[in-house]
Amino acid sequence: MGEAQAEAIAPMLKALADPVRLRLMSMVMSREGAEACACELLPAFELSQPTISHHLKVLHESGLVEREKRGVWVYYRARPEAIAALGSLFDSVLAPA
Amino acid sequence: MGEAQAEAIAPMLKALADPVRLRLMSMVMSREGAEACACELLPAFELSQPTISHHLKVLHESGLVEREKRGVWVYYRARPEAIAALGSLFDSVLAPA
DNA sequence: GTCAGATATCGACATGCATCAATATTGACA
DNA sequence: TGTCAATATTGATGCATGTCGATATCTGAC
Repeated sequence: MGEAQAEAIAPMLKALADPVRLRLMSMVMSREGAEACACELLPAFELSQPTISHHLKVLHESGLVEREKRGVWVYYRARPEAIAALGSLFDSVLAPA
Repeated sequence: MGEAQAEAIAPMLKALADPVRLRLMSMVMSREGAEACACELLPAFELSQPTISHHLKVLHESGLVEREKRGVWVYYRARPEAIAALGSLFDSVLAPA
C-alpha cells in the first residue's frame, strides 16, 4: 500500500476509531435504508447535543455518511462507496499474502 | 452494537487510523508468514527510528501484531485473531440491515 | 411576526498524539 | 570485558481531539 493510499484511507478509519462514532455508524446502518434521524441518535447517548452533533459532523466530513435536512430534522445516511472502500482495504491490506 | 463492544474495538481501529501504521501493517501482511523485521520497515519511511518504534509499539499494544526478538532483531507478526475481529466488525456493523 | 424545538457553531479546557533528539538497553562478537 | 549495531525509552514540543456550556441558526406552527 502506497503512501498516498494510506493518507487517503486513514481519515475514514480515524472517523470510525471512536466508540461514540462507531456506535453512531452502527445505529445508522441498522436503520431501514441505512438512514437515521439525529433526533433518534441523540437519546441513545449520555452526551450533550453539541457533542453528538460534532461526532456526526466528523462522520460526514470523512465521507462515511451524507446529510439531508428534512424540515426541522436532519437525516444521516451511510454512503455505500465509503463502506466499499473500507471493505476493499481489508481485502487488499489485511489479507495475508 | 453495544457500548462495551464499541469500546473494545475502537482501539484497534485507532491503531490502524494513522497513515504510517497503516503502511506498517500493510508491509507486515505482505511479507511471507505475515511477519517482518523492524530493520526492513524502518528504511521505508522518512521518519526517525524512535518514531517507527513508537508506531510498532502502538500496533503491538492494540493486539494487531505480536513481537518476537530474535537475536538483535525484532520481528513483528500479524495476529490473525485481531484481523478476524476487524473482519467481523465489518460484517456486523458495516453491512446494511 | 413570534415562539418553540431541532440542530449547528463558538470558545474554552483538558487530554491525547506524532514527532524528534538524546539516552538507555540489549545482544552478538572479538 | 569492551565495542558496535539494533531497538526501546524518556522528555519535550506543537498540534489534534473530545467534551461542555452558551449561543446562533433554521423551520414549522400559531
